[in-house]
Amino acid sequence: MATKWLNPREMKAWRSYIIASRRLLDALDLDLAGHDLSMADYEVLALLSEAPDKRMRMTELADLAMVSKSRLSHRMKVMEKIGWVKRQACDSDKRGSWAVMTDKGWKAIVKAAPDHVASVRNRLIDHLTVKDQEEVSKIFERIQSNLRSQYRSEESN
Amino acid sequence: MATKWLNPREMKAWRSYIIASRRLLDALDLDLAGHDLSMADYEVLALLSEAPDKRMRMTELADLAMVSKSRLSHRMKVMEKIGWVKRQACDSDKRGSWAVMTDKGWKAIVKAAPDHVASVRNRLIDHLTVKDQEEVSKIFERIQSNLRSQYRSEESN
DNA sequence: TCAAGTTAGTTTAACTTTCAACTAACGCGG
DNA sequence: CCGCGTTAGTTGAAAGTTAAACTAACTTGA
Repeated sequence: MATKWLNPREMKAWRSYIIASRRLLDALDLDLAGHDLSMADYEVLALLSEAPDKRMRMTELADLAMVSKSRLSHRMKVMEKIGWVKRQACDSDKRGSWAVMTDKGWKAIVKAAPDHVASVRNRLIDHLTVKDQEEVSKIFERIQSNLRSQYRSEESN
Repeated sequence: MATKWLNPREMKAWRSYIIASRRLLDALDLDLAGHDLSMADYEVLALLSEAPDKRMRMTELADLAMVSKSRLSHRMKVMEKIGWVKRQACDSDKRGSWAVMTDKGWKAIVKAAPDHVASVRNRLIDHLTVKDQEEVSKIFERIQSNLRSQYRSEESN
């Protein structure tokens, strides 16, 4: 099929989105670096901090944090060395293991969270009107739901 | 200062945006993988393909592609081995070098571009109304311009 | 009950990115 | 015209990520 190129309006939307997003994510990561955290590690710790008993099975954690199991495994090794998390054998499934947040990990996330939220505010949220916020939610939820259905239909080939 | 946490509306906007974006970028990268390209490498080739004489100075290319000079240098080595680009000494500045797109590189980008555009359409643009597109441009241009001024004021400390 | 397939998680190696150090050339002020 | 701070770009090592192979344990169905 003949390529349908982007018209100027579409191109502008795409470019503003992609460029601002790259810069935004860089800025957020840079802000977190002061706490020796990346966004991905922050997300892992945040998820653990909210989980019952501050622990979660590796696979579930990987899914929620949207990282591969391999990557999570590697990061856990690093964060274990730092002392933020530890691993615990799982009784009900001998293959499994629990990722458990330590006290030190809890302190680290409690310390980082306010700065991170402030960073998300300063860099993004505070520049959006209420209407913008609603529009953003609507648009990106739509995108996500389309990605999910595309994923399912591509999966089944 | 007391942390001002995100209210539910703000949280929803932030989460939809960040999650959809992560998935979107993953999907776009996966689509490009069929051409043995990442988004970053695609961007480099696309920039070169549009430059006068299909060549550009390393530093300018790095800036426009939004990657570090070191990273560009490493990627160029890889793409040079593949045969998509080559490097040329710069006469006017003996320290400098030109990144030059080869014929093979041109063919590669010409082949990949329609698929990539289709991918951006299928995954994002076609799910946005005209009004959405305008809203997205407006919002992300605003974000970007704020990031720039924040960057400037942080720089000067 | 057990063989076959699946799932949980880790590991290794290859590859990519970052960080800091480095070389060489530029250009300005004196 | 020279010394010195800056700029262009590369490099090597360390850190991070991915992909594939692997172990061990679970599950299912005959």
